[in-house]
Amino acid sequence: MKRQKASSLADLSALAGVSISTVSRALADNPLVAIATRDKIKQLAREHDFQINVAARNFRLRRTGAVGVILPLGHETEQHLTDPFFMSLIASLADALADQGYDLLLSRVIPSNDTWLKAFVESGKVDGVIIVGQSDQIDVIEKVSAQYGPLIVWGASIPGYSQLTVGSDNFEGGRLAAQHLLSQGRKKLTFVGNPAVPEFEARFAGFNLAIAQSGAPQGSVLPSHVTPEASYATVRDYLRDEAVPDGIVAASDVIALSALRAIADHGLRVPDDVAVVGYDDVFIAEQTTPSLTTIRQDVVLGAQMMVDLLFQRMAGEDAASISLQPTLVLRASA
Amino acid sequence: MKRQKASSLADLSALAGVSISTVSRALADNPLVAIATRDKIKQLAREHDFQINVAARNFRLRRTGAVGVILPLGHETEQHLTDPFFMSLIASLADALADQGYDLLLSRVIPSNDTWLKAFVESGKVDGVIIVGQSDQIDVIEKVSAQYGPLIVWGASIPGYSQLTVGSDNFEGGRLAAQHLLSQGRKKLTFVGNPAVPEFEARFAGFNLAIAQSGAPQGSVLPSHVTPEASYATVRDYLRDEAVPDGIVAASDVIALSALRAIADHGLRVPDDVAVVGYDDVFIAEQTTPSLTTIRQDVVLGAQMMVDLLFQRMAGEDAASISLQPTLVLRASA
DNA sequence: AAAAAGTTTGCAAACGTTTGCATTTGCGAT
DNA sequence: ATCGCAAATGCAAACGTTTGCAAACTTTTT
Repeated sequence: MKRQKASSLADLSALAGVSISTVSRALADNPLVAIATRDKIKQLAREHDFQINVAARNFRLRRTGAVGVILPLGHETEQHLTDPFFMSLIASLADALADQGYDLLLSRVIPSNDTWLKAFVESGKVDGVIIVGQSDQIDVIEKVSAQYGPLIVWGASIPGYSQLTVGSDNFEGGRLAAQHLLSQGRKKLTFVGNPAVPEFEARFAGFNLAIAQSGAPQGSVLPSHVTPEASYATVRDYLRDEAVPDGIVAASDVIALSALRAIADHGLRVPDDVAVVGYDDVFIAEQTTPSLTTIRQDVVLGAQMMVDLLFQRMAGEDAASISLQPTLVLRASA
Repeated sequence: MKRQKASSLADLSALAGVSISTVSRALADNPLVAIATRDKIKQLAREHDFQINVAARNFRLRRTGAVGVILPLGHETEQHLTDPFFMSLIASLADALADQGYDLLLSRVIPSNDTWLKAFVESGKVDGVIIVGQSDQIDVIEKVSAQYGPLIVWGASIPGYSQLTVGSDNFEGGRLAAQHLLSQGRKKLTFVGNPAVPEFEARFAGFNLAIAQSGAPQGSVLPSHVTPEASYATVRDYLRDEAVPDGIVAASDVIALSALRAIADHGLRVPDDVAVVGYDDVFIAEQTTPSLTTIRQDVVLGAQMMVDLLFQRMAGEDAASISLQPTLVLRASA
């Protein structure tokens, strides 16, 4: 008896002496075909280790079985994809999608014009899109989002924008961070990060509110890129040229890490002279010296929520943006 | 005049008053169709912003337009994908593949049996596979590699194995690291990392050779997981229970980072009491306190090589494994 | 014993391309 | 005018599935 590999339903149907339709239905466990026939065909499929042609099936079913995950590198051409926070978010997305039997198509985009997203969703390569970080592309996203349902964004939910987002409550996170510093008697706070990034803007707003409520003097903002090198240089120069704050809220852990180093290099001690609070709680946060007090975002939960929302949208259902509660993780830096 | 979206060649052919074949050829700039017709059709395609159905095309051409990138999480179920080294490798792979017009299908695998790779390559979802890190799956990879050409592995090239690999010369890297420590007068070296991982095994062998050549006492090995938490605990316990070495070669920067912290927590100074050399040169290596002397692997070049090799194999050509020269990056920790 | 109802199977179309081959068209040479 | 040849276009098959509908077979009901 032959044990050749069967590479199509037609092969199998010949072997089984039934029609292609019957084979197709049998493998799908369709009750329309007699249970005996089903078993026989499935057995045959195993013996000839048949693997269905996924491309053909997806083509016929007008789906792709893949979800596109896009990282727009608007503000930062270089480093974004290596930001540990986004990386672990992607890792969790990969898992959550795999659970649903979907593939993850990874795409790094350096936006050069306004059509990159439109082109991507219309390319027909994916059944849905997850955008990781709004970067400076929030308007482009908004426009496409208006006509393309299965599109979920990790980032900030902003009044006036209808794009479906999942993200931590950035305002609350910023508030928590500043409040913690203030509660320790810090008076002169600086927020380090570029407020042009929607998520950072919200964190900064929360930061400001906490200060206003406490009656402390107004905080200052130090715009900074998110790369380690750039943010290090920014903080270094700031410490050299400006009045030194006694508390820093960094827009991300990577920035906080650079701040720690810049402060140390400037001859000051953390947290004695300057306290630092980060944002994200990436895996290195507890590895720094001193270890980093930070605002934690739950990536696993976040990824799960995004995937859930995406599948709702893919099924044509409606869905609403989700805001996750960030939490303060106390370590040594503040 | 209508400006409806044309969603198939048939739509366009109706608009242009020519056959589908002609449209197909025109869009492919096939010289078989008159230049005037070509221009007219392309103009029409633009006006009705036609996007070809990639799934249909790929199906017809019996390709997928995607390359699978797999991270086998054999030794480490948890953390692997967030190792910054692998992350930046993936980022570079995404870029290199995009340059070739290919998509990157990301897949995290926790090997439960021996068939995961076979199933993946036979699923027909990708035109080629890149495996990032051999983990403990080198034999599984070897077996599939024997019958499936377009398969490239980031990892160690090991005698007796024919799988096509790209990687830094791990032996040389390990040698460089140990040699550097010895040249600074260090006498008692420890290698931290699990030698069961093929790449680490080679690094350890190089480490041993350097010691043997210098006539120093034999080095010791401290097997460790690659996650920050696990490696921190391993080094901490080691320092407490064993004679403290004056030089450490870590199998990866993440391990080195943990070692730095464990050493500091143990009340010793780096590099005065213990010098530490890492491996990878990930982005945090220059952010640690003290900054990390490490063995650099060029991820951008590595990714490019892997993609080049993969496309050679996909074209049916032969190709040989590539070994990249690692370099010593001098910073403060050794 | 025939009709009705239910169960199982098969036929054929469709999804949107690409491409070998046949057909038509245009044009210069006879 | 006719033929021949090259250039341009069209026809139709094929890729491997899924699925509506019709057909065949089986069982139950009258």
